[in-house]
Amino acid sequence: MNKRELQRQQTRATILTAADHIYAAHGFIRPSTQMIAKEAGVAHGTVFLHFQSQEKLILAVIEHLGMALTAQIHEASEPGHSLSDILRTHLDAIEASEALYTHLILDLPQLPEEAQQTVIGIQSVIAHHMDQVIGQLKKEKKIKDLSFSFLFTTWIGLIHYYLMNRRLFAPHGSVLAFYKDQLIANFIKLLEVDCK
Amino acid sequence: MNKRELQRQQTRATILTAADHIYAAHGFIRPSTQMIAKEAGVAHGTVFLHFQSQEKLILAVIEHLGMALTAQIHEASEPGHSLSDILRTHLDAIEASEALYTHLILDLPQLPEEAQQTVIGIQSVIAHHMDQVIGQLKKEKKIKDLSFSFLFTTWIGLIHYYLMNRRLFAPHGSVLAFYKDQLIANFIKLLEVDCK
DNA sequence: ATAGTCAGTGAGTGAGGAGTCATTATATGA
DNA sequence: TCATATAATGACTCCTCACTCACTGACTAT
Repeated sequence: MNKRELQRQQTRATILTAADHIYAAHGFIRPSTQMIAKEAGVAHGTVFLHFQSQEKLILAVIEHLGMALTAQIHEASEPGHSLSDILRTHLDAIEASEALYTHLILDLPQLPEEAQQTVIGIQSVIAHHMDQVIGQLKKEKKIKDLSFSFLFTTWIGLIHYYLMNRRLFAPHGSVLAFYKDQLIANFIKLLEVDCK
Repeated sequence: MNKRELQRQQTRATILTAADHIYAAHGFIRPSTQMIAKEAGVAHGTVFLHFQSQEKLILAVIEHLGMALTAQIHEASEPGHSLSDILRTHLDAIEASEALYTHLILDLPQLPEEAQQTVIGIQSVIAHHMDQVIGQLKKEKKIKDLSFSFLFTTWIGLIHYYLMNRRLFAPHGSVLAFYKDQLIANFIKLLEVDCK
């Protein structure tokens, strides 16, 4: 490994991290490549030396987020987990990149096709794990007989709603850190068949 | 009423309608004032003759949407409505401006403070009606004992999720037209206390 | 030691967008 | 009828931004 090559890869990583921070703070659309160069402490041109275009840079950041999330979810998933465990794993993973994930969801329609594929990939992973447990609980008649896709979209919709309104729900700090337990408990209560 | 004044108001209305169409199709952020002028069939400068700035124009369009939605919800609301009636009224109102409403939700963080107030206003109206009926059903022990705010955010989250992914759920046409009945039925089933 | 290579630089370019203003065309009021 | 007022115009200005390229200087291979 060259000293030169090492330096090169280090600079690339610096830019990627800077972009990560900037996009997490301001979303993917507003920030300019100038701003990212400044944050990374490199010349404007250097950004384009490492990433062909702004679009490619954005996609690299999103790809990186996707990998981090799916890895974390897989890692924390063990057979025999309860529904509560699965939901908590999901929220823990998102919480670790809460700001960036939220902007990904919000800016998605304005981002290139590849970004949408990444989001679909992330959701497939969590959907798979949820489906396993929910299928079992349905057989045991412990939760309501509603289609999995409806239950899944209800859960994702709820989480995304909290994330999108994070400034409203938790002006300082993480919404999920604040509401995680409550969200999981309430959602499970909603699914349960309860005869008093 | 002057002929001149009439013409003036007509031009203003033309621009507002054009902006409505353009924003519904492309969101509030991307389209240029040039594009709206072209759609309205007026000169670029004319837009600024009627609206001080792009921001004021956007706010006027959003204000107009807010009025339309709240008016429609109030109009269709009668005392003695069932939960299903309330939810349907809500979805009917949104469906009438589905594309514009969806972009309002998506672009909200990038829009001025006033826009957020408008959205809060709309949601207050529907929340008020829902709260009436749900409070009653809770007393009758017909639905689960969960906080109203949780049930409300679950409902809004679900609807917004479908709207935000409308291209996925219903590539051509309205998501709500397609899924309205199913969404209402499933959501009510979720709330119900069902003892078999 | 030295020629060659290449990561990094930053002023420069062209595209596009918001908002302005001198000018034009038309309606109004005396 | 004619002077005045004003709705409308669109070329123009100023600005920001993504991306380029001639150049620099540190590193490498001989």
